[in-house]
Amino acid sequence: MSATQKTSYGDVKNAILKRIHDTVWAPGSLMPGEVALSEEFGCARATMNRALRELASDGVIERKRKAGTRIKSSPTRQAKFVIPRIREEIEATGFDYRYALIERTEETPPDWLRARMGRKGGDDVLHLRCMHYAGSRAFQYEDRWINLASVPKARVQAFEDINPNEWLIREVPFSDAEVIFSTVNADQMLSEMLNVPLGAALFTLERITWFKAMPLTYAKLYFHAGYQMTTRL
Amino acid sequence: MSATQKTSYGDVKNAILKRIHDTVWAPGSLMPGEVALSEEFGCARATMNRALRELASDGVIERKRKAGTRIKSSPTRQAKFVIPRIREEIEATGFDYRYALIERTEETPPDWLRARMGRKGGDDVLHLRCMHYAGSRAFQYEDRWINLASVPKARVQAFEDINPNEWLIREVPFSDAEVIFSTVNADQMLSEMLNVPLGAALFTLERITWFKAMPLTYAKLYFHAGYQMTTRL
DNA sequence: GCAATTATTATGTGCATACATAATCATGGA
DNA sequence: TCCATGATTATGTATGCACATAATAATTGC
Repeated sequence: MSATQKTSYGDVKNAILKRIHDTVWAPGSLMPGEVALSEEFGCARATMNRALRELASDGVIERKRKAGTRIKSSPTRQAKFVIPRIREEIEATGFDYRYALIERTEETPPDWLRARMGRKGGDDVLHLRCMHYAGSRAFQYEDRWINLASVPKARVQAFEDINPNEWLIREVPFSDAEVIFSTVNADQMLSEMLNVPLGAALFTLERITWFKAMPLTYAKLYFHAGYQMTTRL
Repeated sequence: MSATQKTSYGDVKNAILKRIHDTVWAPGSLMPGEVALSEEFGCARATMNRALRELASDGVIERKRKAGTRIKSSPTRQAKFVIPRIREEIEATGFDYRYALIERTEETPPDWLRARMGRKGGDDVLHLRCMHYAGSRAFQYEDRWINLASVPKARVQAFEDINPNEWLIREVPFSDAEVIFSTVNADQMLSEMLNVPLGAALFTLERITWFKAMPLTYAKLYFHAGYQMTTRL
């Protein structure tokens, strides 16, 4: 049997990417229409349409009715970061993942937390402090608050054998989440927990999760010194 | 005229998202096949296919031939960060953007840079040090190296009135880029440049850019203290 | 000459059909 | 019992056709 019977939308995508790459079509310039291209490549317009549609959603080209399709001059600088679950992230490096609960208390939420979670009421929250280790090395310190009004099941969960994130993912569906990356200098507690010098620059990730406008949980994660996030565009 | 004549793939997507949201189909469970769904929703299989295909690429569901389509139990936590150009980022906050070149030298690349850019040759590089201000406040310090072998035009560019990034975007097409986020404690130079205490935790962004395996430029950006990146999933 | 209207055109979407492909399931023989 | 083989089936892709929609170009009326 012959290798490729028909021109697939994937082939078309690659061919077009190559042309852009080779500046056969200059950035910002208009490229031929769907009909012309489908004739040239020997495929149906639907096939060409799919190829171009995907290229557009990849941010490589820009399409407008009647106006036509043009090569993007400055591609959308959109970095996609995968935020892996910590167990997978650690085990992927070959280390054993270990989790330890440090403290578990029920509290009335402090003002800053109420502000962060956008909630008026004085609902009780479950406050968890925990550590995540990669082998014998401290990897991450986690400060976690869970809204007991929206996640009552958490009240009877010890969180000694399962980390809050894994438990929440399994038990509670969420609809929206906000993620904030920032940095902080290690204070006394963090420096002891993460075994880093006092004042070391640490990566932090805050995450607030809702289900239909109902705040579920707020987490602030402090990574070990030297942690970095990488991505390609 | 009636509002919606036919069920569009967008309507189907929303309806299905709602079902997942309302846990009509539990996470991890199998949902009906394309044919059944298209009958239920009153559309062609092609339409249903497109809806499901897009939901899959959004990371909401997982599809496998013969095995069927199932709701992802742990949705791909993919955060998309837009990396805006600094001028736009600053002007969006209402401040004036100001750029200043500190130093411009031609050098032979240090070893670490050669390693980073994955290049053997002893090609000369243009080394630029510059500052970006938001109004009167220091916003970002930039350490930039440009490979003169691949970007010879940079040799005759003063970079006094235009910042390296804007110039490069306009003049040089690129194919790939790698982005690394990390943190660093402010040293003497950074503390003076960014007007922050010595040792302050700073956000840094490194970026390496290629055109067809040919390294173009390496940049390390140091943000002012308190800088943070936010996104929603 | 200028503004409002109409024609044209490129992309956007929907549909029915056909065949391809990858997993799974059922079957039969050693 | 177990493994190889083929049947089954859900998704994947290609195609031709029709009509919708938005934006531009051409035309008309004043």
